[in-house]
Amino acid sequence: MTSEQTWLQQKLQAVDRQAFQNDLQSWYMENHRDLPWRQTKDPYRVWVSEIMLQQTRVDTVIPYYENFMKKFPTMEVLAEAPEDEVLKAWEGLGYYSRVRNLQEAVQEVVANYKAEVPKDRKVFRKLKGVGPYTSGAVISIAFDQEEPAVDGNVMRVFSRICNIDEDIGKEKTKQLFEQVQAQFLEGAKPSIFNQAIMELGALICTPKSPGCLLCPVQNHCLARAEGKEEDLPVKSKKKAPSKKTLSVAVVQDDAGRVLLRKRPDQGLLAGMWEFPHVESSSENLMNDASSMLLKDHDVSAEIVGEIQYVEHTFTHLIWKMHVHRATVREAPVPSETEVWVTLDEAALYALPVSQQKILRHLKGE
DNA sequence: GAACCGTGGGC
DNA sequence: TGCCCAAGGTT
Repeated sequence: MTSEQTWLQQKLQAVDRQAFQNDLQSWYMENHRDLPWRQTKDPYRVWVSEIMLQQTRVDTVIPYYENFMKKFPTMEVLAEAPEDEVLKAWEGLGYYSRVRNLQEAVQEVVANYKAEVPKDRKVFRKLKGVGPYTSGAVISIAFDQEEPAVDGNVMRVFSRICNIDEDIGKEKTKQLFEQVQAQFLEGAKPSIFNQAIMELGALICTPKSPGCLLCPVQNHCLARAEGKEEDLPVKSKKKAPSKKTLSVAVVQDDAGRVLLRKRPDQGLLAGMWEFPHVESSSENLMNDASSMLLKDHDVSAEIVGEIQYVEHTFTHLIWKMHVHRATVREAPVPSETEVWVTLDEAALYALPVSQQKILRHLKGE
């Protein structure tokens, strides 16, 4: 046995896992929220909910989930749907590759697995967008298999219960917590237990000001016993986002229509629509917008001036957008990645929030 | 392993 | 205001 395993065994021996299971699962049965995706064990629905919930709050997800399941009630429907329609249903949720990966994965399930979600975790794990957490979550929740599913909640709860101060930002630490959760799962009801840990993390064992006095497992918590619950989990700080100055062009033709373009299908905001823009130094905004329009869109436009300044912050990036109005007499014939649309029609395209800010400003003028 | 990939809420 | 945070995955 390695020293690391010995260390882990000592941590685990300090907690009565049997009693922990009973207390946690009983609490969950009495107190869990009645969320839309908990009204079913349909693995497709559980899958969709898990993808939506990645790095996203429950309250944000609920309306998206309801709408998405109405539009794409089965894997067959989602597999056949146009990608633009799928992206539109995700508009505003962020991390858009999630839904493009989901559709691709569903298409594979329909084509190669008789439209049935694989019950083998390792098989399911191979699908696009299905990682270590999502594979364990769907398999344990929908099929009631004893599989760990380590997310932020699980690491927070178990770091406190077992008094573990490893940095939860490290990959190695996530694997450590998979072992911890696997130990706690033995003899449990996997679907109930895994959801209960996450529910506890969401409602009681919160990042700040945890509600220890209401906690059903407070008597099992090593961090609580030492008054260290506020100091765990340990998480290293993220680096500050970098900044980009963008020159944006709202080009309007004589008919009042504006030019939108589709972003490439890789990278930031992949497949979403936007007003044409180019990275620019703050001194050459007008010139840079003008030459971008000519080079990328064959548009010879007169830039009138700046009509709006917007900042938009992503996780790792800040866009400082200088928005200019430009006019053309006659719009050129658009390519596949370009459209000329009225401001009302623009709302039918999947636009990231940064572009919605611009559109709203234009409509308000 | 570290960087990339969105957004909105809470303090 | 600025920062942290939220049921992660891919490259």
